[in-house]
Amino acid sequence: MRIGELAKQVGCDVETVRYYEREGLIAEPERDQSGYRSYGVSHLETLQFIRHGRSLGMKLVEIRQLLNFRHHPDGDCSGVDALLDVQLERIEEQIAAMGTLKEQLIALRAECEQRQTNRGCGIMRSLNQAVQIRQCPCHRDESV
Amino acid sequence: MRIGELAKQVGCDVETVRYYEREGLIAEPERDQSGYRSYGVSHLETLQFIRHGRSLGMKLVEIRQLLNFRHHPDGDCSGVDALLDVQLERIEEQIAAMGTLKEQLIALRAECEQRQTNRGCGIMRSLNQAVQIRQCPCHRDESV
DNA sequence: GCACACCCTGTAGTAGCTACAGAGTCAAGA
DNA sequence: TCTTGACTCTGTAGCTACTACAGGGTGTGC
Repeated sequence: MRIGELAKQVGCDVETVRYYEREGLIAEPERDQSGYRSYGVSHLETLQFIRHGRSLGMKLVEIRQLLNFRHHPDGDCSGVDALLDVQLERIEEQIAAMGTLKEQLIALRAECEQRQTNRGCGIMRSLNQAVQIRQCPCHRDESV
Repeated sequence: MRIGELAKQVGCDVETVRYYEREGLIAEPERDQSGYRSYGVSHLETLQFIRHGRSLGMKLVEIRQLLNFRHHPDGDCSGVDALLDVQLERIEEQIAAMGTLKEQLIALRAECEQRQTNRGCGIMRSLNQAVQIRQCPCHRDESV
């Protein structure tokens, strides 16, 4: 199959497929007599693997590691498990950080309830201050 | 004050200050006789404003808008309020998306409980499948 | 006079694509 | 047979918000 068909099957862009090839994530395919890339099932599978990982928020370096494990099917899968654990840890950290950010934004938003000029707006006044723990409304509750 | 002092006061890198200048976020400062940038209080305040916004997850385009509002102190601050509301909306969306991702990762992680080869590992087997709603364990509960 | 910290400009790199330009190829219809 | 449109090719530049040099000049304290 040609690159357009492949991209369609996995639901990504043609350019993305070529990008993965350049990055060495998928093997260089054969070319037909016109110089067009010609893909087989194994390419499709690898590409699905990559896109599946990406859909779970994995980075390409991590997917590269997983592909490495995949090339050693008889190896112990503890590396895979560890990689997943790292993903989970990271996403939990991100969720926590975002939660903090949300609280900060809510506190800041509350500084301007009624219509004001930009000069008088509590949000603008707060932003004009340095980020200081326990000083500006959005960073008031932050721990030191 | 010189760039090093300025950067220290707001807690960012010297290169970042120069970057903001290139981007037009802070005004070009005067130069002393050696060609060194010479900053005043207004530069410090603008930089604090920018860093404060960044610490709240705002993008530079958004901060640019806020700086614009700041240049019109007598204007109505509804634009500021709206911008904050967009921030909040965005972060709530992100938190929700991350929550989904976390559930997916947990489901995937559960596919491999005991030690296996890479070939037999439930995680690897799932990743080999296409991302299919209600088909792979991590995307089983996703809505269509 | 020297060492060392600071400053300058300009350029390249990061992540993961996306979006062209400019050219070639293929298949179907008039 | 000619043309049209969809596809493919390579190579390069752009996106975000910095960060990290290289290679050079300047300022200060001892």
